[in-house]
Amino acid sequence: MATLREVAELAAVSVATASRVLNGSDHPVSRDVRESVRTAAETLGYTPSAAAQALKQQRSKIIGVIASDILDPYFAELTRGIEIEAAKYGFVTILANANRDPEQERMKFRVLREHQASGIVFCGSDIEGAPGTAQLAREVNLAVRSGTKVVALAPRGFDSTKIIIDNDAASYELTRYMLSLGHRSIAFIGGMPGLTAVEQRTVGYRRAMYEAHALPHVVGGTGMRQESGRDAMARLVAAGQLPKAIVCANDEIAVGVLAYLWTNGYKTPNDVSVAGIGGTRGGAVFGLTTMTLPLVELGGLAAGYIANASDSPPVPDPPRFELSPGVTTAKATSLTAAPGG
Amino acid sequence: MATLREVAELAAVSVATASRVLNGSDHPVSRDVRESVRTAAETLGYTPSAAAQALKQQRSKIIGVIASDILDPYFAELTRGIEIEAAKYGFVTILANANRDPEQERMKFRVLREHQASGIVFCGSDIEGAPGTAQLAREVNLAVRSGTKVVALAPRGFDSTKIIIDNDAASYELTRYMLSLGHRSIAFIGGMPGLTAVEQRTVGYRRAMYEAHALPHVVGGTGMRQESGRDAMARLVAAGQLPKAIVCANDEIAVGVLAYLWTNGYKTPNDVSVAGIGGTRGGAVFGLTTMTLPLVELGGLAAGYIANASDSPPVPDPPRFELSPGVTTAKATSLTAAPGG
DNA sequence: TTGTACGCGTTATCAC
DNA sequence: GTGATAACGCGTACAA
Repeated sequence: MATLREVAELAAVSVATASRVLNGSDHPVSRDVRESVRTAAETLGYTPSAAAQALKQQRSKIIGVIASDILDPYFAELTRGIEIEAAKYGFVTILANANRDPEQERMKFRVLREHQASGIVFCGSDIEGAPGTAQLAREVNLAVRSGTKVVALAPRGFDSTKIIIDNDAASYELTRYMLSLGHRSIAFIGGMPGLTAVEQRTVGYRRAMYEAHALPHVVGGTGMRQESGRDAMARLVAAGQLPKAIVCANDEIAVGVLAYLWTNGYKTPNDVSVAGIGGTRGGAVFGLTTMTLPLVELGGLAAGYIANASDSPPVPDPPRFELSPGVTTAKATSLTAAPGG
Repeated sequence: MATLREVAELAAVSVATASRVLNGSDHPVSRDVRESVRTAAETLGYTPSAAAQALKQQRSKIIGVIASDILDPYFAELTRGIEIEAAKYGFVTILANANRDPEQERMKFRVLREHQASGIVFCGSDIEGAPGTAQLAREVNLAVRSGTKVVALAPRGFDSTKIIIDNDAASYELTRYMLSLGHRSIAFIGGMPGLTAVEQRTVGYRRAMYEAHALPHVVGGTGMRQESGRDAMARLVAAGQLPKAIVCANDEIAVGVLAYLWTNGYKTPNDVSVAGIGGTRGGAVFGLTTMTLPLVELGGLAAGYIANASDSPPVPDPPRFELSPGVTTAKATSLTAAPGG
């Protein structure tokens, strides 16, 4: 690893001059000196030390990302959005998996701070009641007050900048869509208990059902993964409660539901209509009806806020979502008409 | 951000003593001094500066990860394995997406080096013939010679440490399995042209088919994603070439194949048997038959090698893969028997 | 057992 | 236009 000093020696100039040439300083340097420093750096394969720069400037070009589950496309998209935007500013992202555990989040948060991350992004939402949540909140609040930029891309109980979609409304509108198709028997598969984002989506579903005078049926789950959806369906069927339509808390669950249905001889959308929330790549190939969330943009906004030195207000208007009708949902009448006619 | 100096002042000791207490130095420090330093650090919310530490020790606790596509579960698993193992050593992973572009890989590699990463892991394989591959190789070789630890988790043309599975053998054995089920009409959907890993898997498939005196049919694709599998199937069917069994270059493609089949009225495994390679979470919920690769372990090995100061030989015996029979494959006879009997 | 002092690679402030 | 030089926060000889 060649250092600036070595470059300067080779170019027969001072480190100051070398520094001025090699980083975009506006300090004037003569053409020929500029050139010789450049070639010296080139021949030595000079690479600036980010550590030294960070130490000097009290600010590293690092964005910390705390994801709940990198295997979940939802977080993968978010992470990708952050990374792409960060790269535009010469920033780099440190990725930390927290496995939906507040205690792990706290540890990772601490490590990220040690690395002088310019900002830290929490991708997942709170888990209400989980041990360690309060402790985490206290620590984050402390960090925020001491100047660390913290962004939450999901509902969180601490005092960070928040860039979040309206989970309630997204779920509400999706349920309304199902209702507009003529369905009345619509179940909601809710995934992980305690997840704030899920709670909000449940509320939206309930409200839509209530307004339509339809009976809500919320199926508690054990997770946000594909298996969770499959297992929930298995239980539903075992209990003889197969609904005509299903709204899932996320796309992964929805894919699991589809997997169960298809491998058990059911047809979509003829037998059951299925929809998810997220609009991730996982559901796309199946033509899953879903509420598409601007995940990449969300991540990009967070990264942009952190990378820009501006301490100014970061939040633009609330990110919009959009219904993406697929082939897994259909009008309720299309089925009842068939046997009748 | 409290500094060591501030902690030392509050505890009324020298920075040297404070340092000795706060990092696990084996230098002897008296009990009470130890205690006062600890409490001082606690009250000040002291966080060591990773930048300063890295600068001082010429070695940061950072592992750089260059992934081809973080949205692909294959790389997500790898990344996760790296992160988990790295965390055990107090290391952190900087994630960089390269979008399967050698030019981007080179840029990211450079940035990772600037951050004094202790090691850099390439998750994806080479793309033969892509512009920039040679340039990347040269740069990596230079870095390796200058001491940077570089690990490739897939076949690569540069001189790095390599921890890779035998793609040829994995594909060969999977194809043998298909043959053992009585299939003769087995197609291979190959995904991305030029990807070395895919080439090797193609070779394994061809060898197994050749040995069985069966006619190989390799379908070139346009990518490694689910859509790629779906599109390849569409083309196959449009050409009236629907095979009885399909080996896919990875699980994602296989899921896409399943999606096509199911949404077009075909049954698996009755009409077509489908298998993938990878054993990622994406195929699990569908009961996809696949060659399970130890992706998390692979990542862990890379991280362990880098995190351990040992410059010694890192490579254990070649990582094994394992056939995971699912419900998407069945004996060829079970179908031909039905109409005949 | 504790303290002093130097240097890691860089940027920035001054003087020339 | 250019060059010394002082920090940034930390670890660690070396001294005491």
